Amino acid sequence: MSKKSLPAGLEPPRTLDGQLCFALYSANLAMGKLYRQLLAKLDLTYPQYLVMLVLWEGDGITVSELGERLYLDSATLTPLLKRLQSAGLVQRTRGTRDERQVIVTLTDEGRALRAKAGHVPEEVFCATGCEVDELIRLKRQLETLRSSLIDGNRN
Amino acid sequence: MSKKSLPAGLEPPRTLDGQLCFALYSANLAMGKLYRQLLAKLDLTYPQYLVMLVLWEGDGITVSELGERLYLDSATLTPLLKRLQSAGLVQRTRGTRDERQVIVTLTDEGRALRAKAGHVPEEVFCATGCEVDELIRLKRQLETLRSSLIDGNRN
DNA sequence: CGCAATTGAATCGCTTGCAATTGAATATCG
DNA sequence: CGATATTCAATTGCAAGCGATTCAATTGCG
Repeated sequence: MSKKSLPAGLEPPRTLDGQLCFALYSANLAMGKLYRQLLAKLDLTYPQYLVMLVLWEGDGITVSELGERLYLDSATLTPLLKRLQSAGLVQRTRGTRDERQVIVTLTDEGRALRAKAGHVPEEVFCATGCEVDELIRLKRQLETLRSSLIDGNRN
Repeated sequence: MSKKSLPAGLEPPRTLDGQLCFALYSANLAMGKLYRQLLAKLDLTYPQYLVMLVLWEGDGITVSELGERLYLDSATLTPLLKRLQSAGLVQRTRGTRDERQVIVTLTDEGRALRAKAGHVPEEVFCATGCEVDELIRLKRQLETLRSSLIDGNRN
């Protein structure tokens, strides 16, 4: 539990534009708007797309497991999964071994959507206007930041 | 309008963990949770805190100007500002020169809150566990990314 | 001037995101 | 075995966030 402090004489910024967090917040909003356009053809929202990404990697997992991957809990996932089910993309079935669990499975339609979504990552990459190396570095930094924030929160 | 393409042989990642966007999304969620704790004492949400930051820099601005600073529109800001008004932190008055505009002003209570919020940036800095240089670089990269995404979207 | 186009804010409907609670199934421990 | 604790998902209530629309005020143009 490292307790960091500011280098002497250095003030953390008190203005909007000085804050990392606002850059993070507003970049995320901008990313959300881009995805909204790209995913409109697929009738998916960005969080729904994330769920599909996880399921395409391997379905038949529980709501909890989905939540661990996405850092979301059942209050967010349950309604979202119901919407994906209404759209005919996933199936939700109670587990047989443990009846508390709900197993999420792809339908044929859900599996088929994968092909249609194949072009999305490249379109996003183009919109970033960044070099691959830069994006990889940025990704790693954000993952490190995420870890620190989650650990620190778990005081 | 530079049309970028991938270096030959390099595929954009199709898995969740490979994607920058998810790192951005999940880091932003983690940041939101941290702020929720820090701001609970002040009875502010993070977007409300952002609005207050802008107003502390200089109040008496319109809803549109607030939106330009924060990349938000009136559909988000109007209800948020009404809540800040209910909390006694801001005042909303129709402009005299142009009756379409709504001018947002701090109340004495709103101005007083600034002192209570003074420790927030340092607490956030500590929670990041990062060096100052690193945060500054990260901030700049996110701002560049934000610009590209917004420009690209405005096609 | 007078009317169409534009602009600023508000409103509506929908989807997140989360703290807090609930209810049911399972695990644990005496 | 049986009571208690824990765990999983669902539910509730609230605050964003945004596309689309609406309404009034203003601008612009003939």
